[in-house]
Amino acid sequence: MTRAEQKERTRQAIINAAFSQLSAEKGFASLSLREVAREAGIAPTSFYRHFADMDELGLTLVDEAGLMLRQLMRQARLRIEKHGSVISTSVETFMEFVAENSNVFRLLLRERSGTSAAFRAAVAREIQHFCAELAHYLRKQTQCPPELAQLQAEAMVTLVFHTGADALDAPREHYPQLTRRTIMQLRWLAHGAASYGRKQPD
Amino acid sequence: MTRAEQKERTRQAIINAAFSQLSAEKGFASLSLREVAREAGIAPTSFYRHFADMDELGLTLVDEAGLMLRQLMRQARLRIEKHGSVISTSVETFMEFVAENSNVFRLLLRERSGTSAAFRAAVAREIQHFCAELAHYLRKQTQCPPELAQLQAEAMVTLVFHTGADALDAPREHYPQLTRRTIMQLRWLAHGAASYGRKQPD
DNA sequence: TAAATTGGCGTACAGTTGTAAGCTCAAAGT
DNA sequence: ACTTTGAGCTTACAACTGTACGCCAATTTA
Repeated sequence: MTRAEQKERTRQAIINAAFSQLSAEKGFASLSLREVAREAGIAPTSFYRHFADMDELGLTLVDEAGLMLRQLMRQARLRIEKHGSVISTSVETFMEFVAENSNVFRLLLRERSGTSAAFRAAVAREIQHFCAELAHYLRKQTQCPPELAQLQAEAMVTLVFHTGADALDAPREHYPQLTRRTIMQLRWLAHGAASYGRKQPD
Repeated sequence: MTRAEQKERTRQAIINAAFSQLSAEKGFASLSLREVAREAGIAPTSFYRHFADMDELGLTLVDEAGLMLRQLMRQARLRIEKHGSVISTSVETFMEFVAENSNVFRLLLRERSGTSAAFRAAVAREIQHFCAELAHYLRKQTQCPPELAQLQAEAMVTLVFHTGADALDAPREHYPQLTRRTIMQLRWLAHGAASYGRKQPD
């Protein structure tokens, strides 16, 4: 099995090379097959032994990023069970993720509105997990109808993601304020949705 | 003045060419100077008589887009004064804008999280106008402290923009639903902010 | 009217890109 | 032990990129 092992190793080398070349100034679209191959330590044409396309690589990266997001969710769930407060714990956990994996988050952020419909769809799917998970919590906590919880979760995730985007361009010392502001926004949302739901359960 | 007139004319030709080449599949980053020049009907090297850089062109496009946004705001203001409901009128007006100027909106959307810090800053500035304007209305209507109105306005604009992004990938017949859902989210936000502001005017 | 300015053009060059064709050679399969 | 497979390489090519340089011709200025 040394054969398949080696293959997997260089495949990872390609993926890592791609991730490492992403930055604030360089998006996936401006990566070149040759550069990636160079950093991965293989000949340009060898790239094709692993991916048919740069696009295929890109989708792999998005998948990988989605995986990390789901790990993040698991971590948040644990923290919530211990610490209690859903909103603030979630936001804080998310901000840590952005701080420590800015390249990964940037990828998601950019490809969400990028030029490839397939990429956009892939990112949307990953984010959908987030929303569903959050909606689950909300329904458990507020006992509101599922559709309402879903809509509320989407709004919350939108706000949190947007704050993450801001964070990418902000110095680290602004993070606490960004976090506080976002928590406030989410509380408004929760509060408003709860009382609206009570008044008109339409 | 026929001289400066001609110059302005081809300058506009370049700008129009650039806008027309933007699409769902092609972002500004993947425009080439040569292609733009070709469509504008000039030689590649003549491009430099008008812009030092593709970046300079890009910033011009963002400015132009910002201008259209501000016209949109003016239109929304008029409609609100006539029709009353701030939230639904604003969202509806915005959705019309997205539908009729999708390329322009896409530009803003993409460059907001694009690879150029200057572009990101330019887009952020344009959106800031939006928020300030909305905050003004909110303060007038709810008489809450300025900082609170600002935060609320930012949340609202974030949600509306995000819906606009969704609209770009959705068939036209989904627009009414997108609009309805967004209005709901904004009402929650307004409601929650109002009652939170009453309880703890911190 | 003469001189200066300048928008636009053509040519040219060096660099980079994706990828096709064919080779090597070690591992895997028989 | 022999054959097949396949990851990786080298070479090669055609397409395209941005832009430097110098010329032209028409408008503007003096």
